[in-house]
Amino acid sequence: MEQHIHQALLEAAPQLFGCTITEEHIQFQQTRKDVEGDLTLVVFPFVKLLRCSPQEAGEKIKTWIEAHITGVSHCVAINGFLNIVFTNDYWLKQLNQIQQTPMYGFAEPASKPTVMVEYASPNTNKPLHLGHLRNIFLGASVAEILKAVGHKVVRTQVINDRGIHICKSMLAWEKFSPVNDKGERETPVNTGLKGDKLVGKYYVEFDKALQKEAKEIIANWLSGNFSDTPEAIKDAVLNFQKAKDGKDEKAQAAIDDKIKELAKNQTAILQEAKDMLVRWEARDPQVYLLWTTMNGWVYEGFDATYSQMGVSFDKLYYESDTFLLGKDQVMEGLKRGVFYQKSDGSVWIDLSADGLDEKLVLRSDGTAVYMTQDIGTAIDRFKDFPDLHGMVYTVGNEQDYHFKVLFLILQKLGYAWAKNCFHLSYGMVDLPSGKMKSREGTVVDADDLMEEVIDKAKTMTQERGHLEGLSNLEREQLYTQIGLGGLKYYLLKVDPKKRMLFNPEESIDLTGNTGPFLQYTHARICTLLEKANYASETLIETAPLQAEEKEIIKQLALFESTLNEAAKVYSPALLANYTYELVKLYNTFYQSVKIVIEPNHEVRQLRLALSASVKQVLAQSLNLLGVEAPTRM
RNA sequence: GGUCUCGUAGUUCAACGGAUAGAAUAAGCGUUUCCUAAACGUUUGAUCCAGGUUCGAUUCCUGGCGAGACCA
Repeated sequence: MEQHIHQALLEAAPQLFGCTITEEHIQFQQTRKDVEGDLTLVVFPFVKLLRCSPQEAGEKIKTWIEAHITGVSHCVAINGFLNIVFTNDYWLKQLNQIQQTPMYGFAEPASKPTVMVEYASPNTNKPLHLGHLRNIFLGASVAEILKAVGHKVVRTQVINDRGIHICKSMLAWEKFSPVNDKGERETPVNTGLKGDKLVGKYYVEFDKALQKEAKEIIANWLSGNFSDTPEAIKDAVLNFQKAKDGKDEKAQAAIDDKIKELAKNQTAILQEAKDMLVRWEARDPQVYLLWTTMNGWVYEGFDATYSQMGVSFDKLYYESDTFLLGKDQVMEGLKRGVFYQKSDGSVWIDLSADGLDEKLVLRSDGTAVYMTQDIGTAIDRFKDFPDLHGMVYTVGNEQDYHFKVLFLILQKLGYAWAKNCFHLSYGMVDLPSGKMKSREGTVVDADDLMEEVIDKAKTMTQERGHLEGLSNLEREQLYTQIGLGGLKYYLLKVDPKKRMLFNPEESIDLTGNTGPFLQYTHARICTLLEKANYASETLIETAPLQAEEKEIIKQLALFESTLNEAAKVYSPALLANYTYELVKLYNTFYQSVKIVIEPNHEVRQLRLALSASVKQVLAQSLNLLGVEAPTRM
């Protein structure tokens, strides 16, 4: 309808205004709730054109629309806005249409190009935490949304499975794991620990041992004992010590940190880890076996977590396979003059013309940096999937600069698809106590959190739910649906770009703007329709329509444009807010009228059709958010 | 030091440059002979500061103040 009026106005402009108008003149918006109208045309843009008051301009357009647009009942011009009211017939037709379209609002599957969505880039020595949950729920939801608007989607994750940090947990396990009476060190099987948790534990063990040794070294240094310390380090330490004189507390602490860094580098245990990395890179069989074994434990653990989260992937990338990629492309780009080489042999790109800095893409010793790897990986993916059109990287906003540079480099290397790469940047999740810090033990573990929300859902559901007739298994599933639904909705309803606060208390609330609130409404409609034995049939188009009923149809009609907008800006939050609005309207309606027990057949049929349509759209959008829609609760 | 992001009720979040800045929560009051009260209705409360652009600014620009991130 909006399109229709838009087009009609463009065509009629010469006759109506005496001149042609452009797209920009025609601005539609949703009518405010407290005034009459179904669609609002902003009149201000026409005022200059017509050289008259906003009120006069409004009246003029009003007369024209009322006379020429079918489906419009009448218009009201106030304060520079023209509120257009559609006929009841129009809205009933809309409802009929929604009801008869099974995947209403969705585009034809695979009608748009393939897009790869990357989310979750876990590190194999740290169990998943709250930050990962936001990342993964966000990426998974965006993937679903892109599918819904017609894209083919490849969901992927990159696993950070190599490097010095992996060697740390491997080494700590070899050194510190107790041996049981069967002569085995700790494994997930003999400890009952989840694989990722076990490995994470040894990563922490390594750090403890490192700190301890560093402390001893510093103590030696402070007492003037510099045996075993290289001269250069000794000088550096002494210089730092001198620099502390006369500085304030904060500056002194910063210097102490630098000394600590030096001490850590002198520890035997870190040296051992570095040696192990060298052996790993040389494919030492013993180290390789340990690496594959421990990574295997971690993957089992991650799989369990993903399964609980209800997410999956189509393709996995391992850094151990891709960390050597990109060097060739850099050398190639160097030949073509995209990059330049400094006298020490390192390779750089100068992006100052684009408002950015100079950026290192290959070290002087020929080793790769993250950027090198990401260049290579991106190119590699387009080789893996020849019909790939674009990529979405779901990565935290601390990498904003990195991705800006990456996309620019890919563009300069001549890859046309670079413009279809998007960094889905999301804000950090803070806790009421501040930032999550692993060192201070304030990290919220993903498994623990999910267990907690499911537990809470269980308690609450047992208290007030309608569980009769459900098997134990069905009940457990329901608790999971509610708990996780609440958690997902809580994390997704906020604009992804924004930093958000996670309050453990609120995430499992059941009232207000929450997942369970939406689920509850869905469940209630399900039983309602069941009781009514509802079968959809074409509605009579002249039935009376109450204000509450019309509001719901209006909101239903907005689903498609909301979905498209959510896909365009990669924001599940838009969909979440839309759905919440729909549910609120429906609940108001539900409380104020009779539905199943309505005696008038025509009215009853209309209200049931309305309920069925709300249920359908509600279930669809919950699904897009990764939230399940229980049929009772 | 340079670059980027963000500042909205007590709190957590909304608002293509548009009308009287919306919700939720917390607190009070009210609604079950009737379809699930995890619901509904109702009362109280906010745009960091100073300029500028505009018919109109929470939104855009400049300068402060405050929070965070990245780069050396």
